[in-house]
Amino acid sequence: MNASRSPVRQSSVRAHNLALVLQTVANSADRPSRAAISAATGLTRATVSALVDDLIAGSLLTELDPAPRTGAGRPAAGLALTPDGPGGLGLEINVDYLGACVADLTGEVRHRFVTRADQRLLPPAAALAALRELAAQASAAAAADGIELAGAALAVPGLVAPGGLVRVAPNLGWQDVDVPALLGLDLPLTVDNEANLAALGELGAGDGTPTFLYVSGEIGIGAGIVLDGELYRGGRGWSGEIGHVTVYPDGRPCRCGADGCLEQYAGQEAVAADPELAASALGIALSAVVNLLDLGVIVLGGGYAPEFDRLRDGIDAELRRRVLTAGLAPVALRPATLGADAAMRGAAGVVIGAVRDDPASWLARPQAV
Amino acid sequence: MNASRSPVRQSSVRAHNLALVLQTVANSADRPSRAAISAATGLTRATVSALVDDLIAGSLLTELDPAPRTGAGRPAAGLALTPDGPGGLGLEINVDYLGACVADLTGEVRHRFVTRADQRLLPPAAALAALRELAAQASAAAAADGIELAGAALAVPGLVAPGGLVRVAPNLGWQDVDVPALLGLDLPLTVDNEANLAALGELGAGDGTPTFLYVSGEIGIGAGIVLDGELYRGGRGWSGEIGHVTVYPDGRPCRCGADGCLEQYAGQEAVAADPELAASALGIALSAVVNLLDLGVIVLGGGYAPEFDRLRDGIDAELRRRVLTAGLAPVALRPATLGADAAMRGAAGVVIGAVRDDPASWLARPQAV
DNA sequence: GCCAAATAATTCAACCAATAAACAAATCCG
DNA sequence: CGGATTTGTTTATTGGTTGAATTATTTGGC
Repeated sequence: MNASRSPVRQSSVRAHNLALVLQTVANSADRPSRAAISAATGLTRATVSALVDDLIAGSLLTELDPAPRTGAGRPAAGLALTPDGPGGLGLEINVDYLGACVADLTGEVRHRFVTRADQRLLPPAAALAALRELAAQASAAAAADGIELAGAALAVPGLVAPGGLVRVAPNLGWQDVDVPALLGLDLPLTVDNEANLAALGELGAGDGTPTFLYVSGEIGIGAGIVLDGELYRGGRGWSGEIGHVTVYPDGRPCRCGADGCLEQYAGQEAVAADPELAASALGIALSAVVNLLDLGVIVLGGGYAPEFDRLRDGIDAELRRRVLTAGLAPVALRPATLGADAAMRGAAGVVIGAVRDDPASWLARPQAV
Repeated sequence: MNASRSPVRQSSVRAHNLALVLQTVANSADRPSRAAISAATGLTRATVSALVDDLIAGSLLTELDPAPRTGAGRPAAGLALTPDGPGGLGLEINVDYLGACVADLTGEVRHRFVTRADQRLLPPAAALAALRELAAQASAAAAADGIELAGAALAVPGLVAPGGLVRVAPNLGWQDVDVPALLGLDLPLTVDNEANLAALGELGAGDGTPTFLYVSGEIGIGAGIVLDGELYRGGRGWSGEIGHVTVYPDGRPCRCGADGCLEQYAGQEAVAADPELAASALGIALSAVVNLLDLGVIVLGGGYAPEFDRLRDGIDAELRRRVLTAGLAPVALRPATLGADAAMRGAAGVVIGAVRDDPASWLARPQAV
């Protein structure tokens, strides 16, 4: 029992059950009927009917032709998420890349706008103005499709504090940038670390594994920790800084001030220069992660994905040697399935995920006339 | 919204609100009145009254003299957890130590039984038989106090699989021991890692910090990760194996088969032999933890607690140098407040914590005539 | 071609739990 | 002593789920 510190009233029951029904549809491979939902959730058919009516009226679900079925009986009405309901705006700002995309409730990316340009040459305000331009294009495209944007999320390669303040983004040269104010969108905006959002993108696109470590190897190295389908953000929101885990205590000096950080052995140039060293260093750092967090699946993304075959064996050797539980349960290594868009797609996914997790709030939103 | 995969009905509402009221009383420094609970939770006074009646009838709460108050108005009735309600049996088996204790609902340790003997000389069945003896003494003492035991929890220095199977306990020499079967208690039994339960013990005894890393330095080194008042058990239940985090990749061979594990530099003998080396190695490994999990508080327990003053500066130096966010938010080091009993007390705490988290299930338990 | 069986979805009375508002109880203060 | 004040309880109402009965729509047997 999760005794969170808020009272529960009947309306919370309805809110919970609305979410339960919506998620059941979302996680279902086929198009479930009301009866199937009833069986899957344990709610009665009467209740499911009432909830589904609300979700259809709020254009979160639609009735479709039923999934083919054999045998007698009245045919079911198939239910599915609407592509015409709310959508999410995913944004990304990176060293040489600016992007915006729109995903609909089903998770499909409907529009995608990307600009390649070196953001390090621009002051934050200018970079964010350019991003606002992309966001406006994406919003217009969404509106043309009849998609109402429920919010936006932005991926940045840096440390983000509550309220969307970017404390440090070393590779952009940013420090203490108030992103929501400078971006000035008229949508609720979430700002999060690039690796975190990429991990969530991978969660949505992957094979359903709910618990894994996503490692993103760009110029810096970041990681997103996904536990049971949810992102672990750490005590203060700055988890996953695997790039600065010490691999060789007296090794190469790092620009962070310490010596022997993983980033110096498995960053983009290091991988190109010496893949074997990179793999071994990565393996040592990943062993520490697994010993501490006991994650059974590690997904290599960003710049690591194309190098996967070159890195795999070296990493694996260290894992087998250094992970205490390696004999009891193996650790699986996988390349990421999404490419450069992972973080942007994850960002859009966060927005629609929020609607799917709490449809009641969305249905009760103050409606624009 | 936590859309867990189960339906919610009205009775769940009541269950949740019962827990909410009970926890409000438990977390309150004074003895709150019904009206104070109403104000704290947002439930109406009428609802709180009804819930409190149930909790009093089930002897989880008692009415006491009110906390002194000034001003007009009918005096309040103070509410507090009953010391005569359900209790928890905490058990511990360790290398040279066997223990059992009884904690009442308030968290107070009412009885404590300890045997010092080297368990490595005994086969698991014999050790567990001795523990059963202690458990029986503790149960008898609890019954004499009118405490009904809600369950038992056992701390073991090893890796525990679901169902209470101890896969490996290297320092006991155990492998694949079916503890619940061999122990044969007539209570629901939870088996968990010693460091995990010690971390929870520290959570209950400490200053209220809800998120921290507990490091237990015995012959082996274990850690418990506490996030927001809950234990993080990892993907498969084997988190916190900090003792086998690599500190020096080509360093001293460890009995686990790898080289340069923390345990070889900061285990009990190593601390005694070279405290500076131990502190530095510990600092390197803890930096990795903080970079990965962003924990702001680290509690040093077990054998580290008495050595705290000797270790502190060395650890701190590495943390300041190697933690990426050290400049943004400091990492606090603290000695544990509980001594050798931490795990046993944590175990008892787990049992009463379960009752406090879900009083409805306890109230609806099948009553022994 | 029609009727029985089967499955899907809806309707309706009953029930459970929280709410709001009125009421009763017990104290303080002028 | 009486009004103000705060606590706790009582009562009618509301919201939401349940369970049973009902309606709807198909397949398959005769």
